[in-house]
Amino acid sequence: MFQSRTNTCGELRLADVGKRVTLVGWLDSIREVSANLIFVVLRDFYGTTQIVADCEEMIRQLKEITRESTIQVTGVVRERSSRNPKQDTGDIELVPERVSVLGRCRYHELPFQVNRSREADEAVRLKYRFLDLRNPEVKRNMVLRSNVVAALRASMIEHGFLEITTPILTASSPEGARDYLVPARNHPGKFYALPQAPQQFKQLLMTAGFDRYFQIAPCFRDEDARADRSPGEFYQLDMEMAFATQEDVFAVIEDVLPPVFEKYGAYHRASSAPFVRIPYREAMDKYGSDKPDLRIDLTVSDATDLLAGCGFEPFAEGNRIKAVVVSGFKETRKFIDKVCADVEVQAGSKMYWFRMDENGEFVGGISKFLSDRHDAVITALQLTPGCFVGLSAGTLDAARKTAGVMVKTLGARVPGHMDPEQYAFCWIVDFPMYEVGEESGELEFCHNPFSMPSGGLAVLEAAERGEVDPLTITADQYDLVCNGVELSSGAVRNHDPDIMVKAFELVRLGEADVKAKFPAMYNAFCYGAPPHAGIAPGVDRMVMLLAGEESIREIIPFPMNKNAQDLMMDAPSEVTQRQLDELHIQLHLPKKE
RNA sequence: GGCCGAGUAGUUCAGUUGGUUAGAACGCUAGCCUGUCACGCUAGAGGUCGUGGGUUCGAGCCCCAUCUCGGUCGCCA
Repeated sequence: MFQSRTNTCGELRLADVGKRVTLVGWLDSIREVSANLIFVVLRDFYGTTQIVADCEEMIRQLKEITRESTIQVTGVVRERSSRNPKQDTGDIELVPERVSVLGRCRYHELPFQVNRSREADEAVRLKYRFLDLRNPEVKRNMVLRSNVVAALRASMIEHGFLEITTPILTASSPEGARDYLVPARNHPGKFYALPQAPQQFKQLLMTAGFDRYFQIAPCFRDEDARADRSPGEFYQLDMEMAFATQEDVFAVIEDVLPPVFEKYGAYHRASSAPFVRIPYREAMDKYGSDKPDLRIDLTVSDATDLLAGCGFEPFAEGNRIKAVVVSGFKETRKFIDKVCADVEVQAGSKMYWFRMDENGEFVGGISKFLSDRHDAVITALQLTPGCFVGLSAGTLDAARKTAGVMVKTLGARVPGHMDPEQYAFCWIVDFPMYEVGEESGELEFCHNPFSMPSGGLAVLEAAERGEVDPLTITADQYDLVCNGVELSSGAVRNHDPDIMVKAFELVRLGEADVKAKFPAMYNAFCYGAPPHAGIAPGVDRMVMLLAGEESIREIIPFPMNKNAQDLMMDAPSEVTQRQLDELHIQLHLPKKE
């Protein structure tokens, strides 16, 4: 019954006219032009081909087939009497001799129209993802993803990296996000954990003598989702280099990523090596963010001394005030209100504003509070007529964060302050090693304890003696940022057990804690470890940037929803009592109200 | 867990101060149409207005509760 196709639906051209061919695919649509003439569009992975029927029997057969059924059509290719330049196969059509249904679609009405599935409710799309993916626009992102991963892999191999897979079932890690746990049947009461990243394994590979490692690595973290963060699982281009410095890692990434971004991205322009390096503290002051969007020319100024005590209540003593100046501002009051509302939602605190009109007067917003310092404000913020000034106030963190959101929002919406069609990379460097914990009030690791403190053992010992403020110690740790999106964190690792212990001692921990938390790594490092460094850019976020999508779910073949459910597979789901018994698990469920 | 937004036909949406039989487009069904390609024309079917309660002579609309989805904050070494 079923015979192999001779061609795909995207393949036939004028040169094929006269050939007898067999095509297979999905019945995309039927156009009934008259009782004696109908056109059927056949769609497969590769494209679409028009089938024309002008005899009674064939029309009857085709009209009986429901949309989205799979069919096989054998017939002769002929030139169309009216061509369609918008279609790759628009010069030809297939005159069918035999049609058979391979897989009948049982429904006349689908959950959504396949060619318009992106407009449908997302929960419905995810439940019927197999239909959603038939939409060429949706499918295209999966093809892009495959191409990008293949290009990254090829480039890494070309750079001398060895792809090595690491365990999925491993040990729970005491640091970082929540783990996904897997009960161990043969070890009652014990659990495997899915890796949050192959961090420790890749460092062990370095210790084992592998010089350059990489992996398109699945990572699992039980944390809540965001538009750009899939819950549960995601992929990283994980890499690590032995006997390497920060600059060695930068050089590889600066060589690998731009060509891929230029070839596969929606914008065919990417930063070239070397990417701009911005110290963390400078980024926070200048852009209000540790992931600045360098396509935007706006920056943040501190206006605390300038505006404190002006009488506007949020600018009261003790609050920090940040300002973002936008020149050439011609937008309406409605526009400003919308920006303020959107900034407040994203930043969690309010945005204030005023403008300088063409006569040099301050108007709108909080301008009436500024009359006593008109000239000083102009001088300090370097205002010119037509400037808009966005303001934020609060704790340093809150004011800075709000200002950062203002930069991105105003930059994206006010014409002339952003050159959007490019990929602007930068490195954020010199992250602080320690911070004072908000809850504990005591010194804590700022990021992860694997990173090498800049200055090594000496600086830690100086801090211990009180000669150096531990808050000024930075780590050889870096973030890769592109267009305001954090693509990756990386670091020169701390490969010296003495420095590890000392780093822990500063936060009131010690050798026993290092050994308890990272037994394999600590042990391995005692047998001669190379200095090493690495990074792990997020594959999903890179593809998202390249595809120009706003939602991470658009570039994942089978995404979970915001609540980490797979609506198509119905996961997570209950299991049988027998399964629980085998695993020695007793449920203790919260009471339902 | 907090905050914001959404939930009306298979789908996307409209629905005025609370007032007759809840509309449109696409899709679906039937008919017409010999070159369509977002085909066109005519007709038809299709609704627990997320759910429950309340206010009212009367609720898609107002109030309360609740569920679901999305965004965001917390969280994400």
